Amino acid sequence: MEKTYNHQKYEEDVYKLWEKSGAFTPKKDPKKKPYTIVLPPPNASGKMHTGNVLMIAIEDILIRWKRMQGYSALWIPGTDHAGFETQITFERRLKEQGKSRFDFDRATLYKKIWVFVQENKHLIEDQIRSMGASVDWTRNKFTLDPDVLETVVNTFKKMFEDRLVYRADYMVNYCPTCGTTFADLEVNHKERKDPLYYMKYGPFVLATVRPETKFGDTAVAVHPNDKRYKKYIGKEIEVDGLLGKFKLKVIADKFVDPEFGTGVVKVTPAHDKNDYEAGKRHHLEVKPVIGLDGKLNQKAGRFAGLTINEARKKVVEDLKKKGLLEKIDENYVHTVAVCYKGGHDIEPTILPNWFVKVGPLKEPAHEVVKKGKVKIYPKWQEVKYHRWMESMNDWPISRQVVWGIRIPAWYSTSENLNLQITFLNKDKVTKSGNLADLLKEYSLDEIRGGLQTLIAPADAKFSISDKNPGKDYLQETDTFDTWFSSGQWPLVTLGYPNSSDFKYFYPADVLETAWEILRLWVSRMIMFGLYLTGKPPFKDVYLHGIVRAMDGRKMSKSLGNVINPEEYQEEFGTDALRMGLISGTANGHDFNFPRDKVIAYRNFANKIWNIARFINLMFEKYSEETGINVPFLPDKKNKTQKLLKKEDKQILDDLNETTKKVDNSLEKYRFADAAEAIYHFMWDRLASDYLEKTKNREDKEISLSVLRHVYFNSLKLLHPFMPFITEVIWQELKDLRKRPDQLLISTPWPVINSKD
RNA sequence: GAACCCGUAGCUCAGUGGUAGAGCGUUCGGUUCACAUCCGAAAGGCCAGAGGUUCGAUACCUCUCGGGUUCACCA
Repeated sequence: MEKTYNHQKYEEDVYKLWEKSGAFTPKKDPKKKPYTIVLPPPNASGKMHTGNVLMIAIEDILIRWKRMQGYSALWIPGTDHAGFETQITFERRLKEQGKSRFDFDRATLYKKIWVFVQENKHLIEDQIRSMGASVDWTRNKFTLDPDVLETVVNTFKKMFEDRLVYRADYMVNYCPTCGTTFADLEVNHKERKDPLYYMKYGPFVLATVRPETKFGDTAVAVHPNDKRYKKYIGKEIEVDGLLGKFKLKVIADKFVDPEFGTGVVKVTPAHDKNDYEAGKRHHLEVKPVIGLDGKLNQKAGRFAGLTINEARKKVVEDLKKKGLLEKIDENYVHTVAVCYKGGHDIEPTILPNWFVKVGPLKEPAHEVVKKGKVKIYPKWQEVKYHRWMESMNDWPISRQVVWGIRIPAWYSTSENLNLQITFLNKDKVTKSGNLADLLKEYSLDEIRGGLQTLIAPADAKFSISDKNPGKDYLQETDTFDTWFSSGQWPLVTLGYPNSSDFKYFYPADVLETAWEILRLWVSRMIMFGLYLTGKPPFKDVYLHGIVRAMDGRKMSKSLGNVINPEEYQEEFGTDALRMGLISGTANGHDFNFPRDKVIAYRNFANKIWNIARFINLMFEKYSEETGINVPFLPDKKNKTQKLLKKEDKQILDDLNETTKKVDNSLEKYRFADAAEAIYHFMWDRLASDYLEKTKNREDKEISLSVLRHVYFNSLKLLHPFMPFITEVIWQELKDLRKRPDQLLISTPWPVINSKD
């Protein structure tokens, strides 16, 4: 054995050894208990980030521990198509080539992204391997595999039949730059200084930051108790506008804050959430003036075709010219909604959308956690779940993204001549308009072939089917929110509904993930699991904290503080990186990347390596000198037990205590406690204390048998945490073992001796 | 605006109703035949501040200050 442990020399080979041995693939043995974890699928075209490393370390610890304890331990790997994120990445590529997604029909674009993802998928899978993850690759899944699509489509069909899916006009968070809608959860709020314009509006002056939406105003609102304006309530006023005079109703509504601005608000139901709600209360006309391209439409007269920002400038200019602008407050600070991906301004927009009716689904999902049928660790995270379940609204599931699972709804073109279509014609020129008009010039086949997007009115007729129901149909171009499909991940990975895997391994034992996606993902999985199988998809939920950068802030590209885990893997070894990260999980809070601990555990790896060298040396020396084999413990026949000295009994006791401590800590998902226990036992008790004492022992036969016994059992305890080096040593010392052919990964876990 | 979390050795963090621990760092001393990725020793903390509960609080409660995160939002 070399003087220091060189991780780079061994890691890859050891992983192959494990995989080849079949240890990752459990047998469905009815005599054994199953233990199941489903890997939260990382982005198929992405790279491993520090959070992924922590996730894999934790899950690998659990699975190796249970496997050694004799369970049929199954850990299923997989990758996610990550709809929106991947499409954005791909579009960036297109941009480098001077192209954009609008240059392709959706089928072609989908194929291109497919190829792109397939080319990259092995990268993340290789990284999962390099982490030592003992996942069962024979069951590897991708969220766009045919069987996944089948299940997701069937679920949607069932939900539709159960009246849990509906279509409706809805005010969505639309990002004109990204060209898609975002769920409320995906919208960020940013504080910003914007000019507040005070403009003359008939008899009123009112304040707004968005003068460009005035063409969509369909009322003016004041507070019902505002004495200043009481006489106008219910009346019509005449307004001198940029496009001529027009009339508006004055409504009274409590949403108006009389203290703000002048206490008068223009109401634009098509482009503001509050106004939309107010519009519903007062039956106001909804008049959209901004299109999906982020430009003003024909209703804005001569301002049509301008982007929002251009229009704002121009409108303000013209208001000034006409003397309709009273003043501008340049120091107005407010919060604006921006999309979480690119930070672009969100434009609240009315769109027909597919919805999941959440009421009947969330009640049982709330119950199982309340009743403890699903336990959340650490306990204090549970509050977040309950609060979310109480406030969860119906779930908009349509995304205007090509890269995803297309909603299996079909529109008959003969019955829906008012479909709004955008497509590329034979000459690759973009054409859009309503179907009736387009059909005058183009065949349906040409439209279908070049189809980009289709917007069906909320009352359009459709049928739900996994196949094209007839010749004259067009399929919905919206795709599912990725959480709709990944919400069924525990089901699809386990072969729901009829496979033998499903019968044996479902429900999973633990769902382990970052607390960040408790709402987005965990809650949905519980809902789907209960809805489709009547059982929650897992028993325990363990939520780990976010790994922050060394400066204590969240890692982000823009801050330039992102840590690339691969560098640490290379420099200090995967085992050290895993252990270092685990040390940060003690109480489940977020923590800063523990660089010092990674180094400390690299040193620890070297420590246990050198204990092995020492043992090796002592055994060689002993057999050379005496020609006798050191007896194995426990050894009742040979009376070794009776010859044990006090210090021998002490270290055996300590081993027993450490085993207990590791087991108990892991039962409670206290990974850092377990790691620390084994660390201090091996370094302080075994190496610094007991090993030193053996040097002076006369009865080498006894002390060496104890030393070997304790060390080998320590390796077992440590194996789930630091799988590579422990397995390497296990193989290096194979001649000192009873069963030299055995791999550590498949060795039984140390038994706790409870007699003492 | 609301909720939650945090404030413990120089740094990063554990922790407990009975007057504190780890890793790293620092200082001093070590080429003992497993390991300098090591060994031995040492220094270093009125556990943010104030009040309360208690025989006793760093730990429980209240408030203040400081930091973080999430959620919600008014033109």
